[in-house]
Amino acid sequence: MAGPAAGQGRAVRPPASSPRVAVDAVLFTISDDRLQTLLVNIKTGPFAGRWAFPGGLVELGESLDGAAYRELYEKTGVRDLYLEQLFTFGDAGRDPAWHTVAVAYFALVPHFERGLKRGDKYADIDWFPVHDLPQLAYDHSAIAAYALKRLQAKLGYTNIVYSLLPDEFTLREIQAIYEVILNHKLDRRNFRRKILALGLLKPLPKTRHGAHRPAALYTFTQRRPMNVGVL
Amino acid sequence: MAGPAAGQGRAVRPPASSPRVAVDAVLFTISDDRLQTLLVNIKTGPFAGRWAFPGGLVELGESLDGAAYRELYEKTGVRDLYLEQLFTFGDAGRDPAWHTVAVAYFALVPHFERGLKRGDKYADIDWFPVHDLPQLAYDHSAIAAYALKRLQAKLGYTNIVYSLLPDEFTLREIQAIYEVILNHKLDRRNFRRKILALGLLKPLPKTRHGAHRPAALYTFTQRRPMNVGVL
DNA sequence: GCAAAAGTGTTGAGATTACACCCATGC
DNA sequence: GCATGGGTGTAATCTCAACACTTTTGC
Repeated sequence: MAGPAAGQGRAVRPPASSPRVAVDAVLFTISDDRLQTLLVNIKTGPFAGRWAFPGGLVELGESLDGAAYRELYEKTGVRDLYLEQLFTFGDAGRDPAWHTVAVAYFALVPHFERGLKRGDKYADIDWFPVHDLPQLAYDHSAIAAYALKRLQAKLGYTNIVYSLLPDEFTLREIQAIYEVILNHKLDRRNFRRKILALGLLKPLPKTRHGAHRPAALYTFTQRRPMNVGVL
Repeated sequence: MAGPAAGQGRAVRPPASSPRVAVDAVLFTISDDRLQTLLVNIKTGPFAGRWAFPGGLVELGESLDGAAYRELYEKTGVRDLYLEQLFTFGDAGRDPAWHTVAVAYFALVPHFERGLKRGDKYADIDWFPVHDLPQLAYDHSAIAAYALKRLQAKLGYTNIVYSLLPDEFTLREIQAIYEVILNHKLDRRNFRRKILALGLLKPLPKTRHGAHRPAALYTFTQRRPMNVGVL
């Protein structure tokens, strides 16, 4: 990490003649039938005790994407995630300690159990349901709103759902993700037709058994971002 | 990567421990039936003589939008333009002088004659057709491509054309803008029906006279960004 | 056998596309 | 009066949403 105060509370830094640069990442996952995001609890500074998205200063020579990856890897240990630059927030007042331009990212991972490391930078780290977030530090509420909006929009014209799903899944499970994120019900039959028509799913010769008729399992033929008309 | 190399090129700034922040603005206009962008000619440093989008470092305490406005106002004298944050480019190598994170903007103005000020920062300033740009400095070719893509997409689902048009215009003139930017012909009659169905245009009791039958003049009822299904 | 979820098909409304035709003006 | 672009209408096609029915399992 660069400097003594990298990240935590965005504390004091020797005066410079220009704003500094940080990345903040909104990591989404689906868990417990809800859309959740990863938050860290700030240890020191004006926002001590408040929750915020994980982030930190960009080091000299480091790419923005690289910095976002690094931050998330340090916290979660996850390397394989969908990561996309969201928006850059740069108002002078957003960080009381020093004018900090934050390049916000949004990221997606399939749900995983445990593995969160709070490090010594933060007091705590945990998942929170998007529709029931605590009061956030900095302007992170605005970032949260923006990230959710982007996620909802991208579900409609890309195949990024794949990054929220395990290798094998049923059609019902994809649909559940759409419904949770978009926050409204979809017609089972129309959804099925649409998603299959894209040709991105391969049926597996297996089924998932539950309380009733077993459902066919599918897998993605390609796990890379593509623009397709889903909705 | 983090290290020396402060002195050379346009770096007029003492070594710091982190990247610096700049804004670059891609200003589009329609002129001579072509989509054009404003470029400045760089005076000194490793890219001396090359063309680039106008931009500059963000001052401490200044907002990003504010910095972009300021840059464009200094060059063009225009205050009323459509301005939107595009993407942030931050690879370490993009500026050989010092790691510089550039927040790129894209902006739209109706065509205006003259008023460009090169200031003493640049050797020259001029409009260039987007489909015939010179070799650009930094990673500005990537920025140009990204900006064009965004502009083309936004034409389809927003009303931002208004920012490229004067107060009064004919339907043919709007259509011409769409055709030039999207780079393909549209059906005159279908376009007409679609654009009128949006209810954003008000017919004026005037006509524009040319070589043939005069065309009705229209004006926008509202000149602010909105999401609407144009195409 | 029955409840519940999986899987398949159909139909009507509305949007989109591809046109043909008349109208008004300058020359 | 005629060439040229402006203005209006319409039929065929496609897409999308709403819905009914059959199938397969666990209990």
